[in-house]
Amino acid sequence: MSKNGELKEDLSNYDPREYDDPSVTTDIIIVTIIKNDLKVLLIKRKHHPFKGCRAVPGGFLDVGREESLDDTAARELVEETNIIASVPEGKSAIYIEQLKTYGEPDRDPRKRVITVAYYALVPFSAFDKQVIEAGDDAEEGSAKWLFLKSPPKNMAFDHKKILKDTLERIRGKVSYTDIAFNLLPEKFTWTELQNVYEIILGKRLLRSNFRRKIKSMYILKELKETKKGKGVGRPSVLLKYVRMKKL
Amino acid sequence: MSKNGELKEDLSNYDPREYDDPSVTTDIIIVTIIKNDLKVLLIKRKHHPFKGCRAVPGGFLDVGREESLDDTAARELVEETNIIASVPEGKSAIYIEQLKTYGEPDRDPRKRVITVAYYALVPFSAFDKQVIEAGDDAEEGSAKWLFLKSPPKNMAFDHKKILKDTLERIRGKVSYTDIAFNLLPEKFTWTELQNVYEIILGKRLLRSNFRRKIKSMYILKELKETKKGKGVGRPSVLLKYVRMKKL
DNA sequence: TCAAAAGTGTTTGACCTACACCCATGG
DNA sequence: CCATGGGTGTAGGTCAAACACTTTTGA
Repeated sequence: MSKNGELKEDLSNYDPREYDDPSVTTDIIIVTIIKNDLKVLLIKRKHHPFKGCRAVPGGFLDVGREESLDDTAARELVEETNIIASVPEGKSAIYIEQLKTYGEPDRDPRKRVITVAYYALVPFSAFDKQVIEAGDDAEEGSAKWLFLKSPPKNMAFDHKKILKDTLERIRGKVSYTDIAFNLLPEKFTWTELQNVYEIILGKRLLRSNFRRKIKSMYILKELKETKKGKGVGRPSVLLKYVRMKKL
Repeated sequence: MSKNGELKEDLSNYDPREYDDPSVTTDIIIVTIIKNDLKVLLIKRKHHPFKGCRAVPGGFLDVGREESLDDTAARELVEETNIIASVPEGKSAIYIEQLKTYGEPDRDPRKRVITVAYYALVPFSAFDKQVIEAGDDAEEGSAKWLFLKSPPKNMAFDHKKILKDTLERIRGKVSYTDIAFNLLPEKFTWTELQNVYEIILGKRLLRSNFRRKIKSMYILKELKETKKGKGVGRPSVLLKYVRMKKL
C-alpha cells in the first residue's frame, strides 16, 4: 500500500483521508480489595462480539472531546462507578496509571482496534455501595466484582491477558513504590496495611519486619485515635500516609 | 456527542462509520552506545509540522498489513537502520519493548494522533556503518545519532518527553533485568560490560563489586579467547551472556 | 486471669562498600 | 623492569529474616 521510503522516516506528508485508521479505545481496569482478595470490576457484554462474556469496561476514544488519554480513563472510571472523585483533604486523588497498549490485528473481529489500557487502584470504601453490588451474588445487569487472580474463563477479546498484565504490574510495583496505600482509606491500621501487602504478594509476612521495612520507606503519621469495635484484642492505632522517603 | 450510558459500559453496539477515529502511529526509539555515550537515532523532519526539527522515526499504522504493533515497531527498526535482523546462533534477537502510548489532544496540529512508542537497544556493532553515519559530523539527509541524555532543543511534537521517558525506563530496568547485554555484541569483556552500566547509571562502579553483583545475577560463559590489539595492559577474557539466574 | 491481637527487641546471616593487593602484557 | 589495565580477596558496615518477648484490651 504505502511505498515506504518517505513514510517510515517521517510523519510529515500525510493526508488524513489517505489512510484507513484503526479505532482506539481506552479501557480501565478497576482494582480494589474486598474481604482479603483483589477484585476487578468487569461488565457483561450485551452485544455481538463475545456477547454474554465478561469484559473490562472501556469505550471508544471520542476525538471531539479534545481530552487526553489519561483524562478519558479517569472519566470512564467515574462514569462506571459513580466514585467520589473529589479529592478529600490531604489525600491524593484516585490512582490511575497507563498499563499497556494492545493492538493485535485480530483482537476485535469487527475491525482493527487499538486499546490503551489503564488500571486504577481504589479503596473499597470509596465506592457507592448502592451502584456496584459487592457480594458474590449473581447479578444480571451491569458491572460486578470478580477475582483478579482467577478471572472467569469466558473473557472477551484479549482481556484475560490484560488482567494478567495488571496483576503482574501491581505485584512488581508494590515493593518499590507507594501504590499499596491507594487501596486503603485515609486512616488505616498496621494490620490493614500488612493485609494489603500480603494479598498482593500472596504470602504471609512477619509483623516486626514488615513495620521496620515500611517505616524505612515511607513517612507515616500515627494518630491519637484507635480503631475499636472489633471486640477482642488490643486496639490498634490509626495511621495516615504522609509520603515516601527520598532516595 | 455520544450520549453515554451504553457506550461507556460496552464496546458492543458500535458502528465503525459513526465515529471520527484518530490516527495511530508507532514510533521507535533506537538506542545504542557510541564512544561512552547513550545515543538515539533521530531524523530531521522535511515537511510542515515541525519542519526541520528532530524527531523519533515512526510511521502511521497501516491497517492493511494485519500486523501487530510489536511487529510494526520491529519492521520500522529494520527499515530505518538496515540492521542485521537475523538471529545469530545463541544470541537472542534485537531487544524491543513497548514504552508508552502518547495521546494528548494537541500533540499533532493536523489531527488527533495516538502514538504507541517502542524502544530498542542495539549494539552499535550490529549496524551497517555505511547507512547510518556514526560521527558527530553534521549531515543533512536522514537519520543521525544524537545524545539521549541531552537531546536537541527543537524536538518535534512531544518527542523530548518521549526520550526522557525512554532514559528513565532504561535506567530503571538496568539493575533488575538483563537489558544491558543487548547493548553489547555477542562477545564482550568485563570492562566493556561495566562501561555499559556506568554509562546508563551515570556513575563509576568498583570492578570487584560489579563483578560479584553480575555473577550473582547472571550466568556468563568465560571463553578461552582473549581480546587483544589494544596494546598495553593485561588482555581481558571474552565473555558470553547465557541467561539470568532464577529468583 | 486468660485469649487474642497489637506492638517491641535481639540475634543471625546475607549482601554491599571500600580498599588493598596480585597478575599479565607492551614498551 | 615499570607503567597500565585486568583480575581477586577480605574486613567492616548495613539491612532483612526469624524468633521471642511484652502490652493492652474484652470477656
